[in-house]
Amino acid sequence: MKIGELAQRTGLAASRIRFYESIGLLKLVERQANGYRSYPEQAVLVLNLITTAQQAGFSLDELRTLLPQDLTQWEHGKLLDTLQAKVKDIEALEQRLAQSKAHLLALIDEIESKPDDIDCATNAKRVLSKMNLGEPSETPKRAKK
Amino acid sequence: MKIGELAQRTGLAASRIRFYESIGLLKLVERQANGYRSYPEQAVLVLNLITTAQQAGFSLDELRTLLPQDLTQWEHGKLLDTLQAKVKDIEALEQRLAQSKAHLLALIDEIESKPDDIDCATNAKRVLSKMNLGEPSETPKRAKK
DNA sequence: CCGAAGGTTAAAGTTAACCTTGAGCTCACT
DNA sequence: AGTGAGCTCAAGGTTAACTTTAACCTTCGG
Repeated sequence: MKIGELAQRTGLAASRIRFYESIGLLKLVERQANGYRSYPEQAVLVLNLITTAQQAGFSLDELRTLLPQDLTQWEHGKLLDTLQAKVKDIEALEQRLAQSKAHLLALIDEIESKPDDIDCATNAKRVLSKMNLGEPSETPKRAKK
Repeated sequence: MKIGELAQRTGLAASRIRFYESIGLLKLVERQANGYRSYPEQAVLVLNLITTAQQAGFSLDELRTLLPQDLTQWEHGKLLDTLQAKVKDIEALEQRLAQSKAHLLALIDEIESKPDDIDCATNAKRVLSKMNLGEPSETPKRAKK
């Protein structure tokens, strides 16, 4: 199939597909006599796999080393390790999110509990002073798009 | 206090603090006679608030509109709305993470269940075909660093 | 045969959130 | 007075993941 169809079937822009090829991420492509790219069915799966993995927090760089040349050549060990590491990453992120959420909820509560009977300035100071009970914990690596 | 001390006390690089000022995010700053920046105590709180909020998924742009001129001038309504919206965002993110995680775990399971007794190529195809049961759901907005 | 739709390329632009660099003050100390 | 740490500014660099642009082919329908 040509790039337009692949783009349609994956929901990706053609430019994005070409970009993936250019960085060596999508190698499942041949050329027709006229220079047009020609993709096998598998390409749909692979692209979907890529976007899915991306959503799971994989960078394209990671994916390139994970999905090497031919995907019939996956190395179980390395792949599994990486997947498991990524699960750990997600769990860490979940932790942080839960924390952030708790933080926000506490903040909301704090603000709501003293609506307007006290003046704003005082209230703002009070709220601020209640913040940051937890350390500003270092910035994590990265996340989604 | 001068920028160096503030940097130390917040754990941020001085360049970052100047950057925040340059984009209008940190306005709590004056100048000494010699041109040096001079920060009040509050600045520590605000910066911590910023990094915390960032971790909760706020972009600097959002924060700029949230923490306007003087922080003793917060508008309760708008602020609360935004905070609550952000909690919703976090919950959505949590959802997505949980999904991603489930996805990965399923994948791991799928791969582990047929380790080496079948050849890699066949196994790869089988695994791929099991992927993407859920749509590649549109890419979300953004997340952390 | 013509025009529109879709393909090709290389190169440059985009966005967020910073960091780095360089050139030049200022301060505290000895 | 000299030295080194710390401050200032403007401007340019970085990274990831794309998109946009421009200039030019190819294919298809009428």
